[in-house]
Amino acid sequence: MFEFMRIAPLLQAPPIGKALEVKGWVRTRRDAKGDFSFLEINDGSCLANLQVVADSTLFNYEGEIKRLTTGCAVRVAGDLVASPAKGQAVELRCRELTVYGWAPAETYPLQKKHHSFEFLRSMTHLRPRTNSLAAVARVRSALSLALHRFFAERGFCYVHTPIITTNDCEGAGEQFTVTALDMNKLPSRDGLVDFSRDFFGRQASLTVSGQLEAEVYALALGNVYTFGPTFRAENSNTSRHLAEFWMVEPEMAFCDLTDDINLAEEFLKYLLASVRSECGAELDLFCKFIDPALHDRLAMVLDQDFARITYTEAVERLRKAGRTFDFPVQWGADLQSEHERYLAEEVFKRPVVVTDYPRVIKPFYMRINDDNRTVAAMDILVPGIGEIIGGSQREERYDVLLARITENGLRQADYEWYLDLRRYGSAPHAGFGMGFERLVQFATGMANIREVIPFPRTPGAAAL
RNA sequence: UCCUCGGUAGCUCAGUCGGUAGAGCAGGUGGCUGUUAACCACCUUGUCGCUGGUUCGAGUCCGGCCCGGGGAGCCA
Repeated sequence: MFEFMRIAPLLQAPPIGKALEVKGWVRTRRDAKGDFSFLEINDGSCLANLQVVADSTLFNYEGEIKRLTTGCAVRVAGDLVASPAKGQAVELRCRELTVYGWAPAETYPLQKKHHSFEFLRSMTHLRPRTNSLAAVARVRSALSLALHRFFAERGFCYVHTPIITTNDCEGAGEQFTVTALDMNKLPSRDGLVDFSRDFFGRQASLTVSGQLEAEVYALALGNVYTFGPTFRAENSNTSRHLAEFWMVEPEMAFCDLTDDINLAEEFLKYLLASVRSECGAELDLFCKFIDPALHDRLAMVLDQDFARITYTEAVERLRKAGRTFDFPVQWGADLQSEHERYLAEEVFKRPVVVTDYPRVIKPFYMRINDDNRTVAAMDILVPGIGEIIGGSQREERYDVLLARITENGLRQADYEWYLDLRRYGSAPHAGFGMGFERLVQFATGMANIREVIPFPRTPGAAAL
């Protein structure tokens, strides 16, 4: 007799006059005169609550309804009517209310008030019940779906690269070791742990990037992308780093650096435009309470072309900046955060693509340019976040790649499979990587990356 | 890892010159109102992060430690 509806579609096209049923959590209760009460119900389908009017003729009005507090789970059935008062277009006139679960106000930590994100972080299991964290979750989901749509529309194949990898990444970032050995009785040989007796017969770790494996599939399927968790064991304590985060990595065969940059720019614009059209209420919330400049920053990305300069030009720009930086600017040194911010926020005031970095500061797989001292690399810097995308054209020439592996002190034996890709049917190819949480940060204005992933893992913290 | 700021009621915070802790919200009681983070009155709530020291007396000053925020570095 009552038709169940989620609140999002209910509010979008209110079926006034219908007998409806909603299920959700009480956000607030306001009593009027002792005759009736207003309840605000949120079911997570959208930011907005549904106002319920429950009066004293209900059999459980005194016994249950007047005891409802923030957080209680309920089912409400009644008639949807136009609201006579300001503040909401419709309201549900309650005929039945069932309590699924109480949330005693004396102990339930969430109140009908502002809480600091730091406080909410101490309860990762309850924080998605707040407006802001639920809004972040919806934006994150919308961005994920938009990302798949973007690549699907362009004929990309979604490839699941491994989480556990045996890529030997000497000289690279710290990795988490994956082992099934008894940590209290480690087998050893020559004073070192003998990983030949471990599960995989060799040392394995959690992936720090799916790129090298993505290249395998790009050189078979043409255009591919990966999207999955990535792990770094660095002792990084910042608002932009996580030990476990999600990375998007497209990889395209028959593609050069310019194609790569064009795709990256199109990609960012597509994703942010999707959020703007699908999550308007959430963005308004962020703009109001989190970051007043949010709408302007999104427009800044969406409404203009990205600036494009070479690393060498960037260094000149910084030298002529007429200001001193904490870190000196010199050709051959990597750009510091302060340099990147200056370029994006003050010089161009929009996203900037910096290309052709010195080969000495970039990894072995990036393609050497004709000048022999730079590589076909690109970083996209956005105001507020800094580097959001890093990519390159990959070295497709066997001899050059082999020389770079050697010059970086890597063992050729570990990269024979990677060299095979150049030995047989090699082709120009390029790709980029984007830290997904950085994008969610940019799209929501959230200052700390720990608020844009459901269960953040950082040094010393892995709750749940 | 370094620099810096902080830790006071369930939450957000104030606490002056060292003199024995209090405001809003939350919670409780009563009142009022088609209410909108409702409102009004009254009531309850403290290991002042831990530890040692200075002092007649420490939330306040000094040392050590723990935890957190921000910034930087690290960062396939």
